Amino acid sequence: MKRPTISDVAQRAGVSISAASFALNGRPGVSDRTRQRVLEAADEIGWHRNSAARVLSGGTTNVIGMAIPRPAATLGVEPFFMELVSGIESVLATPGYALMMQVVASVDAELKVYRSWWGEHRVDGIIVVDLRGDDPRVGLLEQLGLPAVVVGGPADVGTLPHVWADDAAAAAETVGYLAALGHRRIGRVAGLPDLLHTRRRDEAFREASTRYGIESIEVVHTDYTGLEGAQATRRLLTSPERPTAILYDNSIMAVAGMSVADEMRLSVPTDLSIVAWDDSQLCQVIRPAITALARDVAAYGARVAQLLLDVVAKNGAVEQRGVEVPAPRLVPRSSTAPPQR
Amino acid sequence: MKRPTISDVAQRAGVSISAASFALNGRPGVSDRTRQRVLEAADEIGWHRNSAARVLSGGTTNVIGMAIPRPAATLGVEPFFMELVSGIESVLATPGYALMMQVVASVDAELKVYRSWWGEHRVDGIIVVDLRGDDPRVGLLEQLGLPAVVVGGPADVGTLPHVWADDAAAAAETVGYLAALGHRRIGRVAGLPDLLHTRRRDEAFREASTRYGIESIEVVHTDYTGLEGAQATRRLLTSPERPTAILYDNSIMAVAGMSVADEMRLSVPTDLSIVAWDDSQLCQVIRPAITALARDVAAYGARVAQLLLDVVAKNGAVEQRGVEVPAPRLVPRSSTAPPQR
DNA sequence: CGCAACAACTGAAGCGTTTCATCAGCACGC
DNA sequence: GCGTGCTGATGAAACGCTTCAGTTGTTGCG
Repeated sequence: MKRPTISDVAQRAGVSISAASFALNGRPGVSDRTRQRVLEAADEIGWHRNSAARVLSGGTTNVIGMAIPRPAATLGVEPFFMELVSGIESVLATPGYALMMQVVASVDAELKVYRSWWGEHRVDGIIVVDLRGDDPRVGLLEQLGLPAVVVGGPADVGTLPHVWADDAAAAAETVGYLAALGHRRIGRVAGLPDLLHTRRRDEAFREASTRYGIESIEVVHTDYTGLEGAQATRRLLTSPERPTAILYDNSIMAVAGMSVADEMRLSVPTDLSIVAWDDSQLCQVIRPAITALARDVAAYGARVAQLLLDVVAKNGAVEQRGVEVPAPRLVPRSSTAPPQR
Repeated sequence: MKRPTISDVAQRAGVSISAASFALNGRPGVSDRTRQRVLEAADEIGWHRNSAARVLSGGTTNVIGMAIPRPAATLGVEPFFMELVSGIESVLATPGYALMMQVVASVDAELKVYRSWWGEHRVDGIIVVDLRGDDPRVGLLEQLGLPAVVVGGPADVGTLPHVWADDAAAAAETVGYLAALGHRRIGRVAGLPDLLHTRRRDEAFREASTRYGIESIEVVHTDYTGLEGAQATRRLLTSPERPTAILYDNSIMAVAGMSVADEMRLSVPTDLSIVAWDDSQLCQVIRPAITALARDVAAYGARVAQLLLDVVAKNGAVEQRGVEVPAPRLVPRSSTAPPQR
């Protein structure tokens, strides 16, 4: 099938190409009657604007890019990404933007992707996830002048707009709650240690622990998989100063930890309290239900997309560089209780 | 920053634009020395082909589209999509293809997306998921002549290439196994009833049940969420002819079902055996570990992407219209056992 | 030596849009 | 009657690339 072009539309409506273009783009310069005729003609022959031609003549691509610097295999593990994506999509869909995703093997590969997206004029803006310490992506994006929004922050994002939540407050709330229950030794099964948000949570937990008089908080880093979550739990539970509560950086590891406790004949929550960062259906559905730090990930994604669209529309001249979304809030369930004496 | 164009490259290398184009595209017509000079020049000034211009002059977009006709909220629930996507990406990355995803609210919306992708020249090919009965997408894609590969089949895919697994064999294996353990009443907590693969599994289970002398197989359909999985389980377990084994269409529902059994003081696997379709870390990590139908979803996705690239390259003249990947195989774990008398 | 064949390279058209300069027609005021 | 300003419309350039028809310059061959 041959695709109709704007000149087909113009011909059918009996006007010039430029008149048709004006009409189709809702710009002034044509009478209402003509506009009507053009729109009808376009509709009748099923015309769609050729996006390549539009881009070539200086328009926008209506595509947002998102590179994901995680091993593809670990993506499926946690619902976070998919929920984020679905939130992003929900905002992008209305103005007709599409999301281009690319899984990359490393941050270096991601830099290449950004360069080529920029050079090839492929995207109008970029969503950056999984920020690391001294992340070279920030500098590159600033240098290229590619509109971008960082999922995370507020520190280490350079001059890039970003959307962040107060993880420290959530960490403090959690530690405070456990301290109030009587816990004095806490373990933490964290995610990838080079991710900035992991580090930030590490710090926040440590700080909150001293504040609330926690004796020890031991941190073990993992790759977010259930397997490593189980290993980390075993390590924590076999240490001489066994913790009475463990915090996990996602729900699958929390479940794995619960199974390890079971193996070791420790019952949850009597012998061991468990808290998961990021709530999920899993936490709600399992028995005992897992106390979790819940946040609306889809809304988070939606806010990111909105901010990016703003940045793209105003060409970077956006008033609000850092947008804060509500901090995760603690949802106590049956996996936490006062420790057994 | 101004993006360099091919004429900058040509100028720097001291050749004409067309010579530069030939050199950059690896086509014959320039000497090796010239080619070398051009490539170096391009590299030095950081040239990237403007994809819009390339597309406009008849090239390919190097983009694959995938519309997902599920409510955005249910996407995060199961790792299937993300694993599929990561498999697809792994193949697409090498030849420099990107994946454009769009979550759509309905099949109708998806048809619109296809029309506009086609009209706007946005994608080279399309991956179709979640096929339904009498799916209008098949007809539209055939009509538009857009290269497409269906995830599913082998029935009801029209003339479209497709990648499928023998779900019926997997269903039979599962029922055979349960029958051999001594189960005579089986429940099935299925996914969305209008999805073709749900129907196919329904049929396959029913057929295998008669073959293996199962007395009854009761099916309840859900939306794949843990909540509905729990409700369905309650319904099955309170029926007068209570099943001694339940098959779930994903792992989160299997976990939810296990919790419901716990609520009702039924122990797994003594009083109730549980099997999940599609293995996941969750099934392995939870206690008791859940018997599952495992398949390599990433490899499935990779095969889909490969086939689509073939179709795109050969413009539909591909030799193998239907590609079969290995059927899911049953991985027995601790959630299945002979039923208590 | 003259011509064909060929390799290496160039010029220009064309892809479908947007946009800017221009223009016809018309009403208005002096 | 004529300049001015406005509305509605047109023509053509420009975007960056690919490709095809030509144009050189060189080699081979009878």
